[in-house]
Amino acid sequence: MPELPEVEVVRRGLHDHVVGRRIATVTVAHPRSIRRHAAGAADFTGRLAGRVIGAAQRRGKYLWLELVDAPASVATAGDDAVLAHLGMSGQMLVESHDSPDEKHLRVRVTFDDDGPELRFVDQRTFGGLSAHPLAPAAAGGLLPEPVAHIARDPMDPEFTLDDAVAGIRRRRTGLKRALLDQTVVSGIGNIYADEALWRAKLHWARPTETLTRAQGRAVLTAASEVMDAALAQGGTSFDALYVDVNGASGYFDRSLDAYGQVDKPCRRCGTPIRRDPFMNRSSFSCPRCQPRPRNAHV
DNA sequence: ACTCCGACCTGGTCGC
DNA sequence: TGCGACCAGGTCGGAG
Repeated sequence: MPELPEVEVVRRGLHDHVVGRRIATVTVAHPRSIRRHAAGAADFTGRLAGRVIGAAQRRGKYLWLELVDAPASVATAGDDAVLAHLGMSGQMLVESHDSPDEKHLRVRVTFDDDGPELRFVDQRTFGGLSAHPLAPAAAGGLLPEPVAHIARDPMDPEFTLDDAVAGIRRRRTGLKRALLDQTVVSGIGNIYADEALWRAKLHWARPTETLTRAQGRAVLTAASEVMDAALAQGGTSFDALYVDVNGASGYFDRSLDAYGQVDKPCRRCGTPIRRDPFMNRSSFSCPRCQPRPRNAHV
């Protein structure tokens, strides 16, 4: 499942393979994949055709391609961008036009240089593409409108740990809920939340109102470190023409300490990792290293 | 204003 | 064997 490191791998692939190229045609094979483009498929394809991809940007799990008039032009306020969210199963593939269509091909973008095309493939259609004008954000930067409410992520050079800790401690909920709230800190999903909590020895239901500043720093630092490690591994397994979120999947087999490790011994203390139901999903934790607080939330 | 929860979606797996 | 239940989970909109 793509979280921040996987999306960054995709962003880098797009930077390498589509930035600077002029779009020729766009084909929407499944309308659900552009459902967030309110003006519909014809408007979406019309906004892209003929434009040049200026830069590949990312905030948290959202990524977008700026559209400009000519190669090497810099996008300014009012220029459109193609916004993408990979959802659960979205992939961006850069492939030769004669390679067979994927079963779940949703959107195809061709270029006027006859080079490889860009395909958005998404089995479960939780993800999608849309086009929006770029607008200056209050805190700086040029963002597509739907990204305006998303907080900076830990890989952002302007991310500040203490502000993020204050944001978490301001919430009145369980710690993991706060970590998953993309308006407080972005980029963290179920996998890296569980890994960060395990590293910081904190329980997922810990009430944020009793979290100390030091504990807040510890869990966010852990999240940042585990995502850095995943990116370092995910960025290596990638051939020239294939931009694929699955490139990062090898990380999960070797390096996860908590997520998905139910009944396996904790690598610190040997106690079997437990799985708890959490928000219609799962939380994995070590019952000894991460004891449930008496005043657990939810 | 803040918090919570259901719906969305498909393919693989498991139990009867 | 067949079939239904369940699981994976990020985001949004509406309810409280």
